[in-house]
Amino acid sequence: MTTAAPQTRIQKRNREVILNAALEVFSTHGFRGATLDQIAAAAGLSKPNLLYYFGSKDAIHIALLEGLMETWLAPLKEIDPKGEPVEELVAYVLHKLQMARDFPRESRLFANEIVQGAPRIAPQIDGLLKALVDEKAAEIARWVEEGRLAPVDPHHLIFSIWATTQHYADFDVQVRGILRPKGTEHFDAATEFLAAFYRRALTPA
Amino acid sequence: MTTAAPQTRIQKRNREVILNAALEVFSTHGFRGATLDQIAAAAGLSKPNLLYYFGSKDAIHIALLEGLMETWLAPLKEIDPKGEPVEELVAYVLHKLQMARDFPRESRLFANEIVQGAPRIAPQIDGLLKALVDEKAAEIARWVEEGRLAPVDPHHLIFSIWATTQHYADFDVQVRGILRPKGTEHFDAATEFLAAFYRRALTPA
DNA sequence: GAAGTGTTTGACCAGACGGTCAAGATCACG
DNA sequence: CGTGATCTTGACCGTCTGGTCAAACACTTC
Repeated sequence: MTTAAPQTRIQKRNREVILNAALEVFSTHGFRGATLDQIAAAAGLSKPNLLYYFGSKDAIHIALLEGLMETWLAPLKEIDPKGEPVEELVAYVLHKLQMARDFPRESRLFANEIVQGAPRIAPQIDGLLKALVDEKAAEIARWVEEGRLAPVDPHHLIFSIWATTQHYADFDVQVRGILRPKGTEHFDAATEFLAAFYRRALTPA
Repeated sequence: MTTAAPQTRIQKRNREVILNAALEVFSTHGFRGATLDQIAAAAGLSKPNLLYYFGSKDAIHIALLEGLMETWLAPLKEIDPKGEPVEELVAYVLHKLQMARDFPRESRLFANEIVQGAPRIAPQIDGLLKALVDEKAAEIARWVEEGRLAPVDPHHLIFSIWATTQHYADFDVQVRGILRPKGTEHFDAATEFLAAFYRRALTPA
């Protein structure tokens, strides 16, 4: 799959610079909308130099997605089946919301890819992602059976959490167009809203 | 703005055919990813013929977005400030979910546009959309004041409804990769989940 | 400081893409 | 059925874009 880790310090530095520039460009224009010239300019390198480090436009995109997938799913793994159900889930919601605020580019990169049918990461979704989600869904189902959580479909619960939190990154312009915040203050209101909302909906009767 | 309505029956038919084909192509590839050749092929017309009806690729895209915006927002207008708060909102959620199932292309078209910064419809968001949302948010706020709805931030409530419902259209491949439904059965579970979820979260204590 | 490896780039290419144009086909209507 | 307006298309154009290549440059090691 991925080629062996970069060896020289120059390689390491430039690969990082390129991936960062590519994240910026891909996330705002989509794969097809991004050009190598844009990425090269953002990275401060020449186009042929880009292609010296990554063989093709595709290779950059794939490297980005693969490198980010794990980071992106990490919070889900941290849900502790031994913890208090409602608080574990609310904490997960808030963690995801924080990521939407702090890493909107990463969120939009995935959004772009998935909206267009995930042509490049479908395998990862059907494999790694499905396995992890199914596992966590089973843990949540157990909580429901034990009566420690309001009765909910675990899969759809997870989808709703992804949707409500990533919305603030993916649909940022729309949210901003409506709320007109100066900076990221609206994330405070979102935090409060989502915490209260999920706590109400998940606390067993 | 838009040129006068089509006159001849051929014009009417072909404009419709083109917009339908363009919806298909733009929604799956994004603006930049779509080509006039693809749209022409999908419409069963030659490329120059496309450009006879719509002067440019941009014109097709804009015509689509403008034509769809109203349909897309219609359900929000139907929330009746004189109705029963919780049921009005739950009905809105289910209506939006139904649209995600029946018109996923329209949803993805907007998603594509907004994720990439809404370069072509920012004005509409800042104008028409903001006005309507603010109006409806005020009505919801009134319900909260009257104690007929659990205390929630109306704007963020609306965002959450958009997010949770459109998720099933925009992130369709991801949902399908995880749930592996044969057709659209999973929308039944989603309906049940969202109805119960919003009812629990919105019913005043 | 020579030699070999790793890095950078200007010039270039082939294909794709949005758009034009002039000529031909078809339609509406008196 | 003739004639003007509407509709359709093959051929073509300029630009953009992903990618190549050979030559130049830099860095490390002995």
